[in-house]
Amino acid sequence: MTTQAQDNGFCCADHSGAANVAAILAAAEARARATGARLTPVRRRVLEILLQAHGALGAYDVLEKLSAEGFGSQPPVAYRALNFLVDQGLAHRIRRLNAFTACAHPGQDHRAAFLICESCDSVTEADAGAVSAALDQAAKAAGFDLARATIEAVGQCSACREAAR
Amino acid sequence: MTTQAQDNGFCCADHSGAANVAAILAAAEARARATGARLTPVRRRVLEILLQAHGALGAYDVLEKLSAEGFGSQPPVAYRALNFLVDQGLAHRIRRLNAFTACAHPGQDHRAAFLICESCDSVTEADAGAVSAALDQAAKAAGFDLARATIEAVGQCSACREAAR
DNA sequence: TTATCTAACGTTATATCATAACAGTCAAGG
DNA sequence: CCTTGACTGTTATGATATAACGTTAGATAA
Repeated sequence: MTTQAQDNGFCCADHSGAANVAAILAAAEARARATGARLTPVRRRVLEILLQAHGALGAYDVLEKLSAEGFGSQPPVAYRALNFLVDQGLAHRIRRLNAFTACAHPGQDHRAAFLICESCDSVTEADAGAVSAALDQAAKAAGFDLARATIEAVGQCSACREAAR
Repeated sequence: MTTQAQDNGFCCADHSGAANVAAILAAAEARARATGARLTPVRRRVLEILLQAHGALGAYDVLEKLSAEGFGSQPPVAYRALNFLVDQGLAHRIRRLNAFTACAHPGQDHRAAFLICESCDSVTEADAGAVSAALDQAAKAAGFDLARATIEAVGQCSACREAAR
């Protein structure tokens, strides 16, 4: 199984368009320098791959591309770069899909929720402000000290719903 | 790795105590009969195993127990029973842990959030009413037709926080 | 400059999680 | 009785993820 959505010229959900890629990469590099993190060639390329992808990519999807470009060909190469990006807040892991996606709002300290379309496999990062607040509240009520959360919704995006009518 | 929390006589979080197991099983059976679903021996036993476990169990943890008791010894045996229970609303899948847990409130049409303790591996099912409402709202704002959602929080439960002080 | 140190890379090997496909079993209904 | 369909169990394989270790390359100190 590949997790990559079809690049058929039609794009369901709003995502980081190619036009933004360069800007986000530059911002990522600036941010990395500032924090002492090293955005190495593999890591940079993985971020680029995620930014250019429609939908989320599995680690092995990423690995395949890396391998074809002369980077290492074994799973740890992809997983290490992906985990680095997640740690840096430059990417998110979508557990429901066993996949990764570039962060749409890097640099901002935000909690995200993901809207996963079952029709076109697109993954949209939604603002989870209110959801997060409610979850904080629920955790507090249970006496639970919340560190971080995964919020993933599955359904159909607006474009696909329109198309289905 | 095993996903089962230690059964050390100390239990961090409130969970389905042994006293409730019989009652929940009976309710599950009644419900199954009502809907035409068949709570067969394997399925019933898997539910029982989940109910008695502290924390969530991986499919292979469950399989090991089944196998030791004379049921089938191959992965599909566990996965089929677990998926049945999830479909029936008798169990939940915790994606973050690649594990399953018995539903604390079977029969009620509820949306659940899970509070996962990193110290003791306990998994508590919290009421996700408000969280769910906020998520519905966020989805609506994005024009997304929400079918179902995964809400999983990671942190430290109250008992472990107390113990750590 | 050169020696040294460390983070990152790439590899081999293996662990862990999950499902496809098919054969045998058994209870319910014709 | 016989068919039917749901369930169980099996073999086999696929998909996801990490441990461990040697090598490389960039930074730092001498």
